[in-house]
Amino acid sequence: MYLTLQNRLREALARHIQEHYAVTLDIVLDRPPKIEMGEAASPVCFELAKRLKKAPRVLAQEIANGLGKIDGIARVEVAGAGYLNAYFDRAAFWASVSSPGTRYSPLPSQKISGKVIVEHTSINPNKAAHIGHVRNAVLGDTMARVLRHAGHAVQVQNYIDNTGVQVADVVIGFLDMERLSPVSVKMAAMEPRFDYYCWDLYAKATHFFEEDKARAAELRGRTLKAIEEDRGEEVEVAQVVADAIVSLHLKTMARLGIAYDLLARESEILHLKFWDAAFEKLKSAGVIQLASTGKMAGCWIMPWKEETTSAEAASNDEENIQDKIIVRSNGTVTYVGKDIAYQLWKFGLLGKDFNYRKWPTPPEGETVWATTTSQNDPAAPRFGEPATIVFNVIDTRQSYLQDVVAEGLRRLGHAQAAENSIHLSYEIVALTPRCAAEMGYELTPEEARKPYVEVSGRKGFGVKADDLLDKLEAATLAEVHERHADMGDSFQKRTAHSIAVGALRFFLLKFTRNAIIAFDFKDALSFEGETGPYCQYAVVRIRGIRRKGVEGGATNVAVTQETVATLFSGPDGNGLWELLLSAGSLDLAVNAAIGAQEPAFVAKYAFQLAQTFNNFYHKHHILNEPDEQKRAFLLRMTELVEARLVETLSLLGIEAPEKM
RNA sequence: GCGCCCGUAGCUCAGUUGGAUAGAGCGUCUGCCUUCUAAGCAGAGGGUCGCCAGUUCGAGUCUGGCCGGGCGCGCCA
Repeated sequence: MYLTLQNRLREALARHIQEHYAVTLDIVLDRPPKIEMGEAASPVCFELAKRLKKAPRVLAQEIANGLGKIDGIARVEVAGAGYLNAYFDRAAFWASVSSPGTRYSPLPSQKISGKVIVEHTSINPNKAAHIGHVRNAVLGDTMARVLRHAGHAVQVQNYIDNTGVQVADVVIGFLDMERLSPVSVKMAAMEPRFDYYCWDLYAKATHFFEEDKARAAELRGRTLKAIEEDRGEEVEVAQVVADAIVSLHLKTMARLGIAYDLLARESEILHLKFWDAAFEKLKSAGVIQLASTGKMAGCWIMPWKEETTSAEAASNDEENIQDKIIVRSNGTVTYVGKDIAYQLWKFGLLGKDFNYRKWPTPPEGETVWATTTSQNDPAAPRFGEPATIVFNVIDTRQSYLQDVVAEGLRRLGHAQAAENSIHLSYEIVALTPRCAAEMGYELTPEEARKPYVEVSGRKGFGVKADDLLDKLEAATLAEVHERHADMGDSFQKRTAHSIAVGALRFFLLKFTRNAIIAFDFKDALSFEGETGPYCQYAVVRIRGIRRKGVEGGATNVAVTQETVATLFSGPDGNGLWELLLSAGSLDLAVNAAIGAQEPAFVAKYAFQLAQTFNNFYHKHHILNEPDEQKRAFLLRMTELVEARLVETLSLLGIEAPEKM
C-alpha cells in the first residue's frame, strides 16, 4: 500500500514540476525522521532551486500550493529548509489495508515478463550439507518466494555436479581405500546417515591424497575419466553415491521448507551433448582459442584482459596470464565450460533440451523433477522454455568465474542474456573461534585471535545442517514443553519445529549478503531480540487475544469511519497510525528487496513490524477496553497486523505457530 | 603485483538512488508479570561513521589518496 501512495506522489510531483517549471527530475522520496512530519518527504526542491536559481523554500511553497489533490494523500506541506512532506489520508489507508483484495503490484518498469530462474543450493553430492550450504539455500529460497509474491513465474533449479572431482574423491574412498564392492556401497547408501558417513570418508580421502600427490593424480584421473565416459565400477558407485546424497540433501532442505522444481544434473550436460553444442558455438564464434605455445599449450582458452597493450603483454611474464582454460589439454572440460553450456540452455540459446523424469525419492509430499538421458516424461513442466532473467546463488569467492561465464555469453553475441545473468553473491559462513573450539577443532594461536575460522568440507570441519537443526529443535522443544505441558506431543513437536526453523532462517537472513556470518551456537540458538521467534511471538500474541476474545464472547461490531478518524487524530493517534503504516508497507520492503536483490530487507521489515506491534500491545489492553467501538478498532488492527506479518514471515519461509 | 569486498556504539550488524537530530539487537545498569503469553515492554548509558583531502546547498553514503582486515587470480569447483 505504501508503495502505491509513494508512486502516486512521485508521479504527481514529476508531472507538476515538468508542467510548471519545464524541468524533468527524478523525484527522490524518503521517510521523514518523525511520524509527526508525515509519511513521505521529498528534497526535490533543493535540486530544483539549483536549476532555477530560486530559494528552495519558496519553490516548495509554490509546489505545495499548486499541487492538486492526490488520491490517498491528505495534504502536502513545506518543512525545514524546503522539504515537501506528504501526509497520508489515515482513514483511507486503513480502508485499503483492511480490504482483502490488496495485493502487491510492482511498478510497470519492474515487471519482468516471462520466466525467472533461481538456481540455488547446488551442493556437491558427496557429503552432508553444512551451515554454509544452508545460507545459500535459504537466500535462494527466500528470493524465489519474494519474486513469486511479486507476480513472477519462478522456476527453482538445483545444479547437481554428479560427475565432478568431489564425487570422484568419495568414489576413490569407497573403491580404493575401503575396497568395497559396488553392491556394498549400494547397501551403505540406504543408511539414513549415509551423508554423514561420506562426510568423514571425504575428509579421509583428502588426507590420503595429501600423503602422495602422484598417487592422487593417478587415481583421480582414472576415476574422473571413467565417470565422464560412463563406464566401469567407478560410474556405478558415483551414481549410487550422488543419487543417495542428493536425496538426503533434499530431505535436509525440506526440513527448512525448501523445495526445488528441477534438479539439473551435470551427467546430462555431458551425455546429452550440451557441452559439445556449446563447444561448437564457442569455437566458431572465435570466443575460445586453442593455445599452441606456452604453459597452456593444448588447452582451449578464453582470452581475458584484452585491454592490456601488446607491450604490456610482452613484458608480462607467464605468471600473470589471466586467460581462462575452458578445455584442458587432456580434452576434458572445466566447470566454467559446463556452466556456460548450462547458462546458454537456461536462456534457450543452446538449441537443445534435456529429457525429464520425476526424481524417484523426493521428500514426503513433494514432486521434484530431474534431468535424465532416458525416456522423457511428457507430464514434465516446460523447463526448457527460455528464461528472461536468471539468478545464480553462489558464494562471492566464485565472482571471477561467474564473470567469465557471463563474458562467454556476451562474446557469443548474447549481451542481453549476459546482462540478465545475475550472480546473487553472498559471503561465507565461518565459525567463531569459540564455536570451532567447542567442535573439537584445535586452533592455532593465530586463528584464536581472528574473529572467525573458515569451515572446510575437505577437512570435514564444519557444522552440519541436520545437527544444527536437531540441536535447535531440542532447545525449542524443551522450551515449549515447559511452557505448554498440556499441549499434545505431536503439537509440541510441530511447534518446536517451526520455532527452530524460524530461528535459523531468520538468523541467516538478517545479515545482508555481503556480511560474513561468524556462526556461534549461542547466537543461532537465541530466541530473543532480533530473531525469528520474536516475530513469531507477535503473531502468537495476536492469536491469543483472538482466542480469549472468542471465549469471552466478544461482540463482533463493525468499526465505523468516525471511530477510525477520531482515533487516528486522538492522543494515541500517531502510535496507532505508526502500526497501521508499518502493516501497510510490505510492498515497499518487497520492492526494495527485489531491486537490490537483498532478502535481508524483508527480514528487517518483519522485525520492525513485530516490534511496532509489541509496542502497541503493551500500550493498549485490548480486551479490557470499555469503549466498544475502540475495542473493535483495536481488534481489527491486530487482525490486519496478523495477516501482514504472517504473509511477510511466509516470504521468509517461516511459519507462525498458534501457541509458543 | 592485479581485481573484488569490508572498516559505523563494548560486541554483532542495519543505514535503498547523497537529504532533516546516525539506528537495531546483544551485553551492562534501573524499573515493569493479581490485567490479552515477560520468547515481552519502558528507561539509562554508550559514536572524531578507519584517517586525510575533494565534489556538493547538503557526505556514513560519491571521487582520489593513505592505513587496517578479508577473499579471488589452479589444466579444482
